[in-house]
Amino acid sequence: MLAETLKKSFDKYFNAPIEAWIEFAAFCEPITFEKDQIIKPQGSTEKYFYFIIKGSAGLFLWKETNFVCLDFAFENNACCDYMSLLTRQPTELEVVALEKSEMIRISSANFHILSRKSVGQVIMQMTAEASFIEKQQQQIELLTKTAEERYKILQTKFPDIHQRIAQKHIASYLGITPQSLSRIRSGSY
Amino acid sequence: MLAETLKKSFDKYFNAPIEAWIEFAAFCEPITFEKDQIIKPQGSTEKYFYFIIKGSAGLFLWKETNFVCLDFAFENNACCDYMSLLTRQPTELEVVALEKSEMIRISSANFHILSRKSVGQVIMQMTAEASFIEKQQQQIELLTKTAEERYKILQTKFPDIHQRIAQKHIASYLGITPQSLSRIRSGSY
DNA sequence: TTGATTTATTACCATTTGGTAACAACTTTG
DNA sequence: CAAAGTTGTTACCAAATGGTAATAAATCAA
Repeated sequence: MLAETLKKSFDKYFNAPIEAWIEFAAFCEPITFEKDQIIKPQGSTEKYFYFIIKGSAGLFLWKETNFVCLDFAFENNACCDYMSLLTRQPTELEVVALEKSEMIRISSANFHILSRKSVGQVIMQMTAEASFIEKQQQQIELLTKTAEERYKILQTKFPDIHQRIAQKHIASYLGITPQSLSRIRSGSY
Repeated sequence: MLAETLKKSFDKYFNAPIEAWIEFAAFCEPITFEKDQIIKPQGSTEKYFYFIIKGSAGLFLWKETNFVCLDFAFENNACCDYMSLLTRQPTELEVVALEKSEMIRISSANFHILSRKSVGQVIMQMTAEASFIEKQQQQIELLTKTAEERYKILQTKFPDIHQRIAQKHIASYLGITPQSLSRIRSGSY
């Protein structure tokens, strides 16, 4: 049941009674995506906040002739073009399902309504803060670690990422070409 | 007067009556820093949230033998080790005044109290969201732009940065060495 | 002001990463 | 299953960036 899933996912961060989650769950609707399905196309404004029950997704940005991945999201994590959702403005970011996925989503309107409710407010504040911290960690890695170190950190964070996500996406997330990642993995240097 | 300065700085984002700002200002205290003064040393937990009235500051991280700059902050902007403030945990990040500066600060305890008050809550949520967006923009630049392009973007954002901030700090922010920035500026390539 | 220290510039070469291309491995689809 | 398309690997060379060092310029401090 959805309220229980939510409670279980968020209990490690803060406690809220199951009743609050039942109220919260009323704002959610389930949705499924096929592999490679575009959840939010570039140039559009984000209309939903997604929470992944099963599967994975990526946040992409076009760069010359290929896509760069800004973020991966897996089970029990949020996934959306958060920048667009917050600003209510269109962006060039694209959200894509990287596996067959089951998610729940909250419409943009409900997301902003929930921001003013007790449980919702805590979640929204927490989401904004956690997203910032996550982004700053990524910036720190890009500025202070080599591509090889960044790859190892990613592997530690998501041990099965290589079984689930195409190497070209991992490479773009690391800020290198697929060839370079191939060389790193083979231990050429 | 402080409440008026705050109101003026934040009015572009949302409206709040001057009374709310007077209440808010009661939580603030003024403080000054000399150039190169360490505001928050590495390994410590952030005890304050700062707002710059005059001057500038940088957020730094040690990398092998030099510092890398994660962020610059100037007049009318916040400045602190926000990650440490949010998590209440120590970090390796260091906050340094880059010019003689006048700031106001809010203690960590008051910062978290304010998060539950009406005006404070809006500011805190806004701060978290704006910080995330800013960080994601930086990540996008690091992943999709060349060092030269990133330098031009920075110049557009802070036209007088080169008059105010040491080039080595700008270089570290861009993710390159001071020598590389020197070459970019001279138009060697 | 002068000498000492720090910062910026330039040149040189080393290292890392990028891009093209050919091929191999894998995946998808009919 | 077989053909077509996509993805991953490797080799090669090109381009970008790093690191050392010598010098010049700027800043700081006595």
